Amino acid sequence: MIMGNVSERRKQPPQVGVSVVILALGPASHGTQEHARTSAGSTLWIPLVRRVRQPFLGQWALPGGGLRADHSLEQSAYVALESTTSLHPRYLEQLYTFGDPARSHGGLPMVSIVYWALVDDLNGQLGQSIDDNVKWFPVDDLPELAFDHGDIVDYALSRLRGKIEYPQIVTRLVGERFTLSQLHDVYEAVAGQSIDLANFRRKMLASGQLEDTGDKLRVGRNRPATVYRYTMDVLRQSTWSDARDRHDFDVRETQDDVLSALTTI
Amino acid sequence: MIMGNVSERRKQPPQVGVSVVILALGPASHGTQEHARTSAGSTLWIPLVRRVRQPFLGQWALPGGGLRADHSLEQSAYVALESTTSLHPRYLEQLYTFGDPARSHGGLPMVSIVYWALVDDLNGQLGQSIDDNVKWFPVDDLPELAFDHGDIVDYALSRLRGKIEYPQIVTRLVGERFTLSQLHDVYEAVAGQSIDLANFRRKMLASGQLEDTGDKLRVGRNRPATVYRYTMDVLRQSTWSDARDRHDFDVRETQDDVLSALTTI
DNA sequence: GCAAAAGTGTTTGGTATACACCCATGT
DNA sequence: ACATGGGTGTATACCAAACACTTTTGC
Repeated sequence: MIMGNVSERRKQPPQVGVSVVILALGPASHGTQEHARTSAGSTLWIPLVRRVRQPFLGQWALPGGGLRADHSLEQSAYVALESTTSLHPRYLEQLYTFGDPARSHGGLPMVSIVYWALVDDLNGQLGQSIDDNVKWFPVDDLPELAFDHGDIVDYALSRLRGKIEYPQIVTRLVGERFTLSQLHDVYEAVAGQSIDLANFRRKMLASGQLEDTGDKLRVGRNRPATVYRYTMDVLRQSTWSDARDRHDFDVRETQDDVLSALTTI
Repeated sequence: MIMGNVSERRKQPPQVGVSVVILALGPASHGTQEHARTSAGSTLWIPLVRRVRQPFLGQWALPGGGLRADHSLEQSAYVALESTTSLHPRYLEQLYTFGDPARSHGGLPMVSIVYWALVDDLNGQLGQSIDDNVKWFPVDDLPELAFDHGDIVDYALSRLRGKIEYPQIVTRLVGERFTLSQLHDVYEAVAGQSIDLANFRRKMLASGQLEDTGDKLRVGRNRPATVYRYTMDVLRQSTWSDARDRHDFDVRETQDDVLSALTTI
C-alpha cells in the first residue's frame, strides 16, 4: 500500500489501532526490597510483546492490533488481547486514546486507542511462555518499553488503583469467594503499599457489601478464616458514578456480539 | 471517494473524527424551577451545530471535524472548536473515544475521539449567533441530540463535576481573581445543586490554596467582599493524581504548536 | 506452651454538615 | 433602622488511622 510522498501523507488521516494493557495477579516479584515491607503478598503482572520491526525493533511493547469497521473498539481490543495471551479477559475498559504525531518516533503517525484488561490469576502460567516474543513481567520491574508505552502502563495502574473499590473489579482479581486476608492482599498489591489489616477488616465489613458464606478456609496450619463474597445487590447494580464505565460486561456475551456483528448489515 | 461494496467495506478501518463538548458559564436558564432553589446562580451552556446531512439531518449535534496525520488529537479538537465558536478554549481535555458500529445509525461506521473544553464566560455573546446553524443551549434544557451525543454531553458534565476541585479547571470558569461568593456560584452551577455557603467558605480558606489579593469587590450595594486567587504554588504544580490529565496547557502555546507542526518534517 | 494468623476494642484527630449568629454597607 | 449579602462560631456526627489486645488453630 504505497501512499505517495511525505507532504501528501501529512494531510491524510493517521493510522489507527488498538493496544491493550493486560493485568493479572501473580506471585510477588523476587529481588524487590519494596515488597519486603508489605506482607508476603502478590504483585501485578503484565504481558509484553517484542517488536519485530522499526522503530524500536527488539524492544518490548504493548500487544495491539488494527481496527475494523464492523467491530466495536471493545471487540477489537478483545481480539488483540486473545491473540497474545490466549486468555479470556474478565474485565475490559477503555483507557485513553494517544495520538501525538511525535510518539511514533520515526514511524508512521499512529493513533492508539488503548484498553486495559484484567485476566485470571496466572499462577503456574508464568513459566510456560507460549511464544518467545511474548513474556510476562511484574509491574514493579518492567523493562524499557517502546514508544510511550511506559507512560501508558503507569496510567493503567493508576486507573486500576482508582477503581479497586468496585466489586466488579476486585472480584476479577481475587475471585468470587475470598477471605478478608486475601482481599487485603489484593488491595495491597494494587496500591503498592501496606494497608492496616485491622482497619481494613472493619471498613469492609461495615460497608455492608460483604456477606458471610458460612464456609471457613485454612490457608497454612493456622486459624481458619471465614469466607466472604460480595452481596448480589452490590454486584448487580453499577454503583459507578460515570456512565462511560459501564463496561463490566460478561465477556462471553461480547464474543457472541462479535459473531453477530460479522453477520449483520 | 468510492469504496467498493458493503462486504468489502466491513473489513476496512472505520472513519475517524474528533468531536468537542464545549462548556461555558452563562446566566441561569429561564423557566427552570430547578434553579429557583439554588441561589440566583449561573448555569453551564453548550454550543451545538445543526446537521446538514443524513443521518439525523436537521438535528443538533456536537461540533466536530477530521483528523490529520500531522496534528495531535488535541490540535484537531482545537481546530474543530475554533471553527464553530471562534472562541479560544481555556481548557481542553480528552473525554472518551466512541466507536460502536451501531452508533452511526445507518451512516458509515464512525470512531469519534471526543474532547471537552472550557471557554470564556459568554455573557452577551448568547444572542448574537454567528451562524444560524450554531446555537448555544443551557445544559439543563438541551434539545434531542443526534447519534449518542446526548450521552456524551452527560459524560462530559460528570467529568467536569469530578474535576471542579482542580484550580486549573475552576479558574477557567470563574477567572483568576474572584470572591468566595463567585467561586461558590460556580461550584453550584457545576454541581447542579446548592452548597452550604458557610461551610464552603471555611473549606476553601482552610485548604490553604487561596490567598487574599488585598482587593475588595462590591457587587451590588452591599458589604464589599474580599478578592482571592489561587496561590502560585497550587496553580503551578499539577496536584492531579493521574498522568493523562496533564492537559492544562496554555492554549496560546498550542496554537504555536499547530504552526510548528505544519512546518516540521 | 508457643507461633502465626484471625479477629476485636479503643483512642485520637480530622472533616462534613447543619444552623445560629454577628458584621459592613448603601439607602 | 433595616435589608442584603459578607463573614464567623459552634455542636454533632461520622470516618480514618494507629495500635494494643484477645482468640483460634497446628505443632
